[in-house]
Amino acid sequence: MQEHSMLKIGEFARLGQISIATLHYYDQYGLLKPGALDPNTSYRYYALDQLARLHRILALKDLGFPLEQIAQLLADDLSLEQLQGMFRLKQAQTQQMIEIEQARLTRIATRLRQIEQEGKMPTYEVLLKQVDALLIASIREPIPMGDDIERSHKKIRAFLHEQQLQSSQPALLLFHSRYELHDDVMEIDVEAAVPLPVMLPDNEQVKIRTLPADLMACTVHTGDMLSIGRAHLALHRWVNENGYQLAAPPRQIYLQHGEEMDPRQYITELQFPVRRNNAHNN
Amino acid sequence: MQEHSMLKIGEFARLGQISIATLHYYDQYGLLKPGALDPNTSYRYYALDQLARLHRILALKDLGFPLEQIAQLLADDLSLEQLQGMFRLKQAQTQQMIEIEQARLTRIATRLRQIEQEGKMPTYEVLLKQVDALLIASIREPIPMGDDIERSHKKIRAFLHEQQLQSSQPALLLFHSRYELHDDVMEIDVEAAVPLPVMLPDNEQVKIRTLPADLMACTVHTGDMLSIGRAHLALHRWVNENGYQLAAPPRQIYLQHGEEMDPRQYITELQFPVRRNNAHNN
DNA sequence: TTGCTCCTCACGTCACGTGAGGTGGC
DNA sequence: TTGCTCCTCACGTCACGTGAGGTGGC
Repeated sequence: MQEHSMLKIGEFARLGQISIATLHYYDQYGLLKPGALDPNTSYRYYALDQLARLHRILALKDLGFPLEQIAQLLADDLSLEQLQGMFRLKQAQTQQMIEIEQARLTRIATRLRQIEQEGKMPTYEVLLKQVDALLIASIREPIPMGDDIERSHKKIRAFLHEQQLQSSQPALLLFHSRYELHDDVMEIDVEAAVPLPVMLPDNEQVKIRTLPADLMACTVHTGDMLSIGRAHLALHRWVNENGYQLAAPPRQIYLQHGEEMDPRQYITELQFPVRRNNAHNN
Repeated sequence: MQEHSMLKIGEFARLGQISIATLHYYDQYGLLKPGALDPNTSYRYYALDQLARLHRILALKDLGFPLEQIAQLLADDLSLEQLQGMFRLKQAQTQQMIEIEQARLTRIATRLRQIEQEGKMPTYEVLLKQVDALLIASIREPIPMGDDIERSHKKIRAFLHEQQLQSSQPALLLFHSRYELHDDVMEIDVEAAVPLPVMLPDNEQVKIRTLPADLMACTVHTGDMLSIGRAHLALHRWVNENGYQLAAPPRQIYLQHGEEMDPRQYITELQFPVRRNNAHNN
């Protein structure tokens, strides 16, 4: 270290365009120690040739590396493969982050359009979530419009009762079709289901099966079943606008229902199993 | 709040796919208070209809809003314009972040190519930085190849000496051209300069002017002047590969030079004033 | 002597995650 | 009684920024 080239921390900071606090931090972190320390005053002095190391640190920080990795990259004891590996990883992470942000941007745009159309925050919030596989007892049958869908659930509960079982999770409904005309009657192909805590044998009417784990676009509807169509519509629209498509039958989960309660307080969750739509490029 | 629909925090957390710690935090933050508290045990109980608010919080978080803004968005006391404003701002910020990340990705790719070619971290680190305007005393003249560039600096220092002034900042050189053939001699149009602390009157030979503030691609060269061409090349290449172009004469700053010292310890900073190249789309 | 630069703690940041140590309900 | 769930602190995170209170050099 040459005396004549030693700079005080403030001068060195100005040259490197960073704050004194940052140099303090790098000193403490061990990333960039001053070339000399005044033993009396504890003043830090930096040699001009330390500017190269500082620049390298700043450049790597600018590429998105955390200080810990920068320390490794400067340590000079890693192989070419390790060096390349760290950069390739960083490249992949950055690429992925960009994709995530772009999907976010699409969702923001969707939301903004909704706000402009409705004049307020949309009634239905749509969330993407990963749902676990679920063991269920179910009855699948076409049901004519206007018929009581609850009846199937009652049959399943009766079946469980025979087996001395009770479900602690809410019942659900799977829509295998929309309403369609069959023999002059509007019918819908639905599957009523109740989650099971343990495996059971099948029965002629009640089938035991596992619903697969899936990525779901979800929303919650509060109110009676007459108005739930709006929630379906909102979900459908969100799925389209955000570049997804339906991958399996939609589910309707009866979180809070009951014959004795006011239907306006019913709470129902809708889940649309979705996958990315490859045709979507936004 | 209906008794029958109250959930313990663990159940509610499972429904919403979040951690209990997060619910604790939202409670403390005031974002989502439990519907009921057991006065004895301090157990939190959540009503099922609070799931809608939780979903809204999670959806807004997913759009990138911080909790403080989510609280505002849920407060319901902001106008449609404010609501739209917040979303438009978030949209613009997200857009900008994507652009920044994409530029970062380009720099990472450049670096990776360099590592592959050189088999190690590149010798010259290139940094972008904003440089302030600088008042200088300068002499601009063509200089034949091989001639002493230092002579102009000496003239300027002599001039300053006459004015009872001294510069505390390092001298620099501006390249107005590359080497070109003039009257059978290879010449370069350079401007030698020394920063000034105060304004001075012009002199016939020494001009006083202000170098404009600029965005600079910079690197530091350690060693004698014979090898500084490599640093110029490295900078030139970086500028091209990252979608910039030269916007003004390159500068060479003599951070650590001196006749009495070993030229291998010379430290020189190169600065290329740059601007974005609009033709560049990566 | 007065500014200016520098020093060393210590605290704050943002949205939780992770124990530690203790209590309540079946 | 034994697990399980829940409680309230308290600390850690990442890379510094920002005082507070004090000292050194021209």
